[in-house]
Amino acid sequence: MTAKETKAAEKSRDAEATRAAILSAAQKHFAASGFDGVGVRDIARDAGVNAALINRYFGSKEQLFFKATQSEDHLLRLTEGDRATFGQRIAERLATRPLNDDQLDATLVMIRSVSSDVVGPELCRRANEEYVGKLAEWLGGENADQRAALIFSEILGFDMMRRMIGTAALNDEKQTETIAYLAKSIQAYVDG
Amino acid sequence: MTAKETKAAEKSRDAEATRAAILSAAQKHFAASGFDGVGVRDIARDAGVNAALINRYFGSKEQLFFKATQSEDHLLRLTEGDRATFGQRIAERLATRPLNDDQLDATLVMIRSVSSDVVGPELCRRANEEYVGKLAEWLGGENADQRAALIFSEILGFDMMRRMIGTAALNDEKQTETIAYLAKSIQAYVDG
DNA sequence: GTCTATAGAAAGATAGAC
DNA sequence: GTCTATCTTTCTATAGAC
Repeated sequence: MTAKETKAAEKSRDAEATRAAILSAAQKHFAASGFDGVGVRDIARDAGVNAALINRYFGSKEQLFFKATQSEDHLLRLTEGDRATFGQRIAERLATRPLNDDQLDATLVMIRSVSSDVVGPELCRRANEEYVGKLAEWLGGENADQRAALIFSEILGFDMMRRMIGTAALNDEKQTETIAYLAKSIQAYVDG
Repeated sequence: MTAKETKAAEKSRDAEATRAAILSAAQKHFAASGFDGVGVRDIARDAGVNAALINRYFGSKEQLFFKATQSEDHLLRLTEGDRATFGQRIAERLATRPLNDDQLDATLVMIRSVSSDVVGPELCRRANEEYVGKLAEWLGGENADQRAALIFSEILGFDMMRRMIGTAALNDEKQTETIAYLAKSIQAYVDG
């Protein structure tokens, strides 16, 4: 880890490091608490910078949110592999994600901020256009839009049960069985 | 509709009617905006009563929340019918629920308030013990806890996509096909 | 580039008049 | 039984000193 990546680079008057520290802390807190559940003071404290700098660098809490949550690490990456094992790959990924939600995570961000009056509408637009739409395109065939929507339903629902509600059955020693069930269910939507 | 059920009974100094009006407005607002997303002033205004009466009658916003969200209208009622068509019944129910979320609804309440520091933990306990646990008991067989958790995943995920994210594919003319897909998927978990 | 100080709004809760 | 008035805290955002 370079010096620029530590907290706010030890108050070194490095604008780049300050921006990065704020973004990193924002990703963590927005994923963990949602847009309305965290204050700019919390983010600033965690980044080791002054709260006023958030508005100085990003304009507003809302603009920070959208900067912090635009990720390229999509689950859609998994569509690049073999079609016949898509269900298995995504189920493995979902069931083995770290429970500790202290990093950027599109699923957690979505679930925890979708109810916000401020950022909810844009998050919904993003989910429908950039996720469901693209998955439907990849799926093809009959009722592709419905099947894509149902696949995302399973993804969101599973993540919510496992990481937010903390259902024990999804985090015990029967992980292999759980993955098998989920994989089969998702693969059924892929196959049409 | 009796006089007692109108707003706050026209300021008629009827404690029973006032309580009922607050509870009704609270159910609507907590389902629509979540615990943190609504203020006691909003609820009081909608109930046609003074905001101070909420604490007078219920002690606190938190206590009002739990009074307002303890419902007996469980989805688990659907376990009373034929086991072989459980998936179909629940899929029909989920896909045809009113989009307008202005009434008590355990699913919306859960999704919208699970992230709250105040009521989230109790909601999670309730979900795991009163919902997943009981469904697992009804399911029986191998990996019943896992299968029950996965069924609730589908329920929560579907409701979130359809009513909160507003995915068009789940609300268009292809409702019959959507129900068929979802029913098959849930039934697979029931059958084990 | 970073800080203090503060404006301005909104929240939950309560005391006490009527 | 219901109301007004207010205490206290917390929030985003900004002006201006350093």
